[in-house]
Formats: sequence, structure tokens, C-alpha cells
Amino acid sequence: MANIQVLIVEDEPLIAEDICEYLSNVDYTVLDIAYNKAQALKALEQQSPDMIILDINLGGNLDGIEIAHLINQKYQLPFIFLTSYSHKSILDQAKVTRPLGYILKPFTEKDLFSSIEIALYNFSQHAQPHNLNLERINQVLLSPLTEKEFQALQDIYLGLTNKQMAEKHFVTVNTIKTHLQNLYDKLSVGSRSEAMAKLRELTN
Amino acid sequence: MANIQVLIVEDEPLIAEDICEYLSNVDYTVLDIAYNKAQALKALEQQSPDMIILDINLGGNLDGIEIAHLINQKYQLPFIFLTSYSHKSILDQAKVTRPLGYILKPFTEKDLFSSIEIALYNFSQHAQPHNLNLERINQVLLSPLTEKEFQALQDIYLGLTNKQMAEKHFVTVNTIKTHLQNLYDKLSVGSRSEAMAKLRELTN
DNA sequence: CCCAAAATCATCCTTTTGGGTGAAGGAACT
DNA sequence: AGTTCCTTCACCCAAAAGGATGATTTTGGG
Repeated sequence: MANIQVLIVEDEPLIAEDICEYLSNVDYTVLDIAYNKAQALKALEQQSPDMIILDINLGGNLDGIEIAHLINQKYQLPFIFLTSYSHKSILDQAKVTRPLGYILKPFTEKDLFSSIEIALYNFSQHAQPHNLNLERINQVLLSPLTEKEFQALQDIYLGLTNKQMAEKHFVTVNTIKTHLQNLYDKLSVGSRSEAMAKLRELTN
Repeated sequence: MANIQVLIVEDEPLIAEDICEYLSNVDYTVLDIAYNKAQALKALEQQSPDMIILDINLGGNLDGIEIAHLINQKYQLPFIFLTSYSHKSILDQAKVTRPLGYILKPFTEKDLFSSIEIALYNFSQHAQPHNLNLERINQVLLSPLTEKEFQALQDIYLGLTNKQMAEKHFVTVNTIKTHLQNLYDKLSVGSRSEAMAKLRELTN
């Protein structure tokens, strides 16, 4: 299983400890434990987990669901919910984040292990949902996109700001702006939104 | 939940009964119960279940995994495993069938319900492409979009600027901005691009 | 080695967006 | 008649994005 790095987001230290121990027993590495939303965001930003185990209820709010949305928007990492909630209304909010698993407390080590294994496998299989395909797009354009321009296109597709893109790729905002200018030229558009509209036009 | 028709494949009658009762409690319809591989194949052929709950171990073999492969090849229906097996070797065989869930016995009604809900949602998301539909979006939002807000969403989807939107609808840019603010609030986003990313997340 | 393309970054400036607040008119419902 | 929601619009400010130009460095061929 190639030493999977797991981030645990769980506000109850005892349960977090349990999860930690379970994961260690089956050869996963626990990268970090976040006890609240802020810590989770920081860990996501600074560490690079391979997957996240998310408690929905963090200190009384449904912060876990918000974190899940953020993961989808910004990191596209697999995560599974691990929670004591099971009411339909919460489940409905949770499912739209498309978790790869949903484990209810109390749970066993085996519950956790099998859910993670299934989740990781499904994720790896579904790992090419980069609906965006450089070759496909370039076929249609007079002047082909470079790698960085395509990267920029993917990032605006994800809804990132220039600053976020810059941080993600360890370059300055100026560089991103240059790539975007070139991208806009090649797509004959003048803004992010136009670019996305054009993208739909070209690929569908 | 639109009366989902479930096929149960489980060789132990007592457990099958349990599942049956659980499902009825939460308004699913049990189409049929298959007690072995042959019955399962027949049921798949003749009935049209919306999803299948699969025991891996049927009368001593791993027939459940074979059935899963068949479902993928022939029917492309969502299924979840419900089993007492959890050894890695079996899990490895099971995961390659890409189940939408993997529940270990013993399980509770809530375990079953939440797994099915997640499974069906994830499956529905991968099935049909999307069209911009107000009702569909509102189902997912805490606070529903008004007509104008939805209109604004459609316009940014088309790549229009605020000015273009204002001209199109014969109002001032200020009005458009107000609608956009409200839209962003309801979608929990902070920009057009994020709104579109969220839109994909919610609908596609 | 040289060239061209690509990637990096800067500076300056303009336009567009986003965010907050407030307010007026109308429709709908009680 | 009162209340709530939606729509309309204004003003202000801050942040982000867009546009133009030029420069340096890296990279990959020929």
C-alpha cells in the first residue's frame, strides 16, 4: 500500500487516538491530527496528505462538511467521513461532497481499514477525471497551449484565484498573469469566465 | 427518495430478513432476495433493480465477487458489499470490482442506510451529464436561489461580464452586483470562477 | 554553440469584481 | 395594516483581474 499518508480531522482526542492506532496497525502513516477546522485547513495547506479522515461534527458545527467542499475545490483528495451523525438532513449535506466512504461510530479497525482500501482504490481508478485533456483542446486551437497555460486553464476551471495559483505552483502572481494572458490570447477570450464558456464550447 | 428497488443477495436467510426489514424502515423497496449465485443471476436478468446489496460469501465461495464483476460488465448498476470478510486478500479481490460501499457485519440499520445513500448519490453523479436546472440546484442548497440569482448564475456560466448582464436584462450594474452577492453567499463562494467550480461539484 | 520557445518576473496602469451598507418600491401572504 | 421577501439601485472602498511592454533565465533542438 506504499505508505499512505493520512490526515485525521477529529475533535475528540480519544477517538483520534483510536484512529491513529488502528491506522498504524495496518501500516498507514498518520501525517497529522487536526482537532478543528483551522488546524485542518492549515494541515491541508502545509502537509500533503494522500487521504483525509473527516469527522463531520467539529466542536458543535458541521465544519467537516465545509472542509470536504474545500478539499473538492482545492485539493481533489479522497476523503471519508467518520461520524456519529446519521440523520437524513446531515447525510444529504454530506453526500453532495461525494465522500468515498461514510463510517458511523462506533466502528472497528476492520471497518476503517476496509473502507479506506475501497476508497483509495476507487479514487485511483477514477483518477483521470481530468476531463480536461490537453491534446483534445489543442486539436481545436490554431496555436497550441503550452503546459503551463494548460495548467492555468485547469486551475481557473477549479475556481482558483491568481494568488492561489501562484502559491500552488510556487511562482509569483506576475508569472501566472503572463500565462493567463497567453492563454486568453490563444482562446480568443478576455476573462476567466469567458475562457470556461469557450472551454465548454470546444470540448463538448 | 423515489422508491429505490433493491436486490439483496445473501445466503443466510436470517440476515437477509434483517436487511429486508432495515430497508423497509427507510422506505426502500426490496425487489427480491437471492440466496445463491444462480438466483442472483436470474434476478438480475429478469428484474431491474436500481441497486444490489451483495454478500461476498455465498455458500462457502466468493461468488459475490463474481457477481460483482458480472454486474459491472453487463448491467453497470451500483452495488455495495455487505460481508463478514475483511482479510486483505479478499478485500483486494473485492475492491477491484469497485463497489460503492463495503459494510462489515455486524452492521446497524444506520450503517446500511448511510452507505446506500452515499452510494446512490455517487452513482447518480457519474451517470448523467448535467443541465442547469434551478430545482436540481436548490435541492442541494440550504437557502434556495431566487429566479434572478439563478439567471445571474446562468449568465456567468455563459461568460458574461457584469456590464453585459446588466444590458441583457435592462437593469443597472448595481442590481447585477447585488444579485451576484446574494448568489455567492448562497453558494458559499467568493467569485465567478468559484461559483462555476461549485456548480460542477453540485450538479455534474 | 546558437537559436527559438517557454517560463519567469517586474512595473505601470485600467477595468472589473467583490464586499458592505442602506434604502425604496412592489408583491405576496397573514 | 403589517411583515417578509424580492428586486431594484446607489455609493464607497478594497481586492482582483486584465492589458501592455520589456527583461532575464531555462530548456531543447539543430
